[in-house]
Amino acid sequence: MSTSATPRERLLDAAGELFYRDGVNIGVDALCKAAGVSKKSMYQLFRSKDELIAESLASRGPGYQTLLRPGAEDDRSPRERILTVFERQDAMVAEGNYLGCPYVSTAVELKNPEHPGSVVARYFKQQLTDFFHRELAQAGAEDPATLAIQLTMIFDGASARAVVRAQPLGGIGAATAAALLDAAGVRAPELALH
Amino acid sequence: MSTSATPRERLLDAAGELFYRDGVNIGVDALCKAAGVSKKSMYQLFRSKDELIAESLASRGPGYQTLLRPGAEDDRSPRERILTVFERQDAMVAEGNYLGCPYVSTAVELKNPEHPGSVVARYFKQQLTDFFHRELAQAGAEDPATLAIQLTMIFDGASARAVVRAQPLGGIGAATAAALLDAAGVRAPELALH
DNA sequence: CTCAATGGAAACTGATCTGTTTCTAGCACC
DNA sequence: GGTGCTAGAAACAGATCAGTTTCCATTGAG
Repeated sequence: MSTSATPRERLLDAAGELFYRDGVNIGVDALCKAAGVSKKSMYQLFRSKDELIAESLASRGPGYQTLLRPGAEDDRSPRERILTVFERQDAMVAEGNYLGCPYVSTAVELKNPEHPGSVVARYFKQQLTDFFHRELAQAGAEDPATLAIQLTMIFDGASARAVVRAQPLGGIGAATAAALLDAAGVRAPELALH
Repeated sequence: MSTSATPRERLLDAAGELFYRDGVNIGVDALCKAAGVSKKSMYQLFRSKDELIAESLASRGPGYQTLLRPGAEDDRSPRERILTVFERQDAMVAEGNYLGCPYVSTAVELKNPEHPGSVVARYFKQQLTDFFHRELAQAGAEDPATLAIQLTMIFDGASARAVVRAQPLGGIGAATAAALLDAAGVRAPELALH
């Protein structure tokens, strides 16, 4: 299992999980032990711990996004595809062990916006905003750029609430996003009207 | 200056600032040095570093809230009083050196929701929600409880955005809050209608 | 002046931090 | 059987971690 992947993959996996679970201040020793890789190998594969932080965050990006965002084969309306993100976030929180959006958490912990990990975090947060933007443009929203940012903010706000309260969200994220979409005219099909 | 206050006050001040600026992993040595207090005195005044985290967070709570929330003497409408919070947040971000809501940041860094610091964070976040709730109730909002939570989420979402982007918010928080208030019927006075 | 309390400076414990180095076991290739 | 590469184990460096303890200068009360 753990030894089938290359040392690099094992390190990225272990780092992604432990940096998220315990914070970026977890020691390199504990990390290497969890990955079954020696410190020597680690420092041959990565220049520094800071680089490992950034690379592990980047390596988990695609998987995390697939988890949240509906695929291209999901041909529901843009509105429904957007709300899916919030519903999946809600489900992740409900499962427990949710410690916030990994990108926001890492950026908060690193403090320094120029840290390579912060740069990666910024990039992937923008990816989410871009997804919202595409869907909103397709739905014909009036100001998709602003609305996409607002939806990202609601996502991160729900995430912060989950961390602080340590309780399920109860659909409040999706409800807020829906309210904002309604206000912007990206409406649910009103079945009663036709 | 620094030595006029009691050792306890100096410690709480230094801790509040350094825990926020550098994270809760900053060492007790650096903290005591900044406060001009010996470690011996620190451990006589506080049982542990964890307790100091919680107490310093609590001690800065009232001041932080006064900074954000309009006072009782501000007799504008509930809607305007609510939006003031977002405008002041925006101003804090624009000043630079904004590293996110101290309560959310601390909770994120601590990971453990039962840590005394996390308990304090939860309490003060609830205080903000309660303020929104009172204002909304006075404005006659239909579902003030839900709306107050949503506004708090927007606040924390804007905060997360400021951290990740390390750039001014440009009023996006207040705009989102206003949109949500509009949708809920807590409207701005429409001068054109009378 | 004497006495007791306060609190800072700094040594100390033992653990942990990042990063380097040495040694050696395994393994493919010739 | 050799030879050279990979990579884990582990010791090491020098700094820092939380927390305790010793020592001493200051200070206010009697």
